[in-house]
Amino acid sequence: MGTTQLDTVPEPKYWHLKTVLSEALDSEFTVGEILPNERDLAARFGVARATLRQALEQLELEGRLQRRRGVGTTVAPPRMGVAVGSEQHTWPGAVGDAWQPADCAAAVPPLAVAQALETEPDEQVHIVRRSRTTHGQPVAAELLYIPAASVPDLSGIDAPSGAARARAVLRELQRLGLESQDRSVELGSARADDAKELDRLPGAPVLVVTTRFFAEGVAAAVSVATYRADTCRLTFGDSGGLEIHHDTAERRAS
Amino acid sequence: MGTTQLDTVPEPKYWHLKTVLSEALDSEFTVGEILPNERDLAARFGVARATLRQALEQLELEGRLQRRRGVGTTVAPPRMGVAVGSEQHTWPGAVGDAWQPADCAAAVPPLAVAQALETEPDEQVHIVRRSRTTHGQPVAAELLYIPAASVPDLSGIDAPSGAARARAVLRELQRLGLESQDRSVELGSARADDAKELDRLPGAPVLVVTTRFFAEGVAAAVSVATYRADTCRLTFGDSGGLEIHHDTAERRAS
DNA sequence: AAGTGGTCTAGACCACCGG
DNA sequence: CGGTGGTCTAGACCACTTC
Repeated sequence: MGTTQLDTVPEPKYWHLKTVLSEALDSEFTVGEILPNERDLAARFGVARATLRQALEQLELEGRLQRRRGVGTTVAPPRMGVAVGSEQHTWPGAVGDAWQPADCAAAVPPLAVAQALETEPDEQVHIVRRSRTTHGQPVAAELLYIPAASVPDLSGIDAPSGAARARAVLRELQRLGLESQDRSVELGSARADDAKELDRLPGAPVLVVTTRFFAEGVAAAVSVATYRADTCRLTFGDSGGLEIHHDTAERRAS
Repeated sequence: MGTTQLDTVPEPKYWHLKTVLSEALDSEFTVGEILPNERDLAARFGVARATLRQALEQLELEGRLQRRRGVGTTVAPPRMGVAVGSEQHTWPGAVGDAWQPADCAAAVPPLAVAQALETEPDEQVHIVRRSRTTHGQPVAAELLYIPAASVPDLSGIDAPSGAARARAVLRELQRLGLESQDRSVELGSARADDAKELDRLPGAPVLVVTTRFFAEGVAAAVSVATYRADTCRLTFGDSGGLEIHHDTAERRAS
């Protein structure tokens, strides 16, 4: 702490640019409107395109802009609240804004997942792929890891993979009666496959929500869900409300 | 989604670089070790420095690296789990890995906060600044907005601001008996003041945790806490465990 | 084909940290 | 002071979408 230098740090150009653009977005643009292209914008502000892009990147990270290759840059709507609380997660496939099973396969999970499940490092588990959409937009892709021991009664299911089997596994899992759960959230970057599903480029920022479900005291499943960080605000607890944006607005001193 | 083209997309250089570096970090480096400088690394891989930097940026975003101007790039330890569950949040200042009140002032909050608190847009509230450290590292900076109505009995406190007043306000708030809470998590970028407190550059990625506390059915306080996204994994619920990294490791097909 | 954003280059200078 | 990462430039080409 100590050195609270009130230095007149030359504010980086891209930082200043971001501020100017942010204010312009508030006052002169409407949601969905397309901005001038990067070359024009850079010229207008008298900076190199790379510098302009640095500002746009930040604004996109904050959910203010949306850029699509070959199309253009548009003003993004406010982030949508996505419920991650226990309610929405009481699977079955359910209705409304919920998860949609896409696929199922048997494979050896990543080491970290195996540890969380307390399975052998080389033990195969069921892996259910699910996706989640809100208001028609893809918001999350999930990998659900389920030890074979959790769903022993998979007879009568002939499909070795596919959505049908995914639903069957989920049905069995639900029958267990899941009790409690562990959850953590961290920043990550989209893998190639997730990126495709989220309609983003690989490396796009995502919020990785890792959940561990317990039944009868033992880990019954682990979910690794990656949410689009640019468009999503994860909400916990009961009400899905709370409309606060962490904007640049400063409090005025009294 | 329809066109699942198994295209042989020419993988971007920086993406491939990131993969190579990531594997090298796993096998040939230890936590805390310093990497060669960017110019050398770029030369070694035969790319421009900007390209190399793009890869490093991603790795830093994923918490694998830590870069500090004037010092160098070091291998980061695994992200630390930071409990955001209800337990740690039962203020008082408490002990151990908790919040430390730093300051208090009266000011008009941002509009969004005023709405969440259901106060008048131009009504002053108490703003308590707190910071949180874990293992000696600063991990979060918080602004706690408390309507005057929530803490009516602030007599006997002569300090108009400062840590002493902050503690007094917190003490009063705690006396209310907070019941429930709303919480949301989203990605943001550090404001200049937060960045200084978190020992990062402005614009650094942060996880913004917004919590609304209720007492007797009405909003009693709103907390906006910004956590370092590079070093923190937010944990919810009871146990603070769960050691899963959303790594690039792919599941092997059965 | 035209226009968009995404990647990449080879330089330059600046701000910061350490000895 | 020398070495580090951070910023910035002016170009080039590529991948994608749309018409």
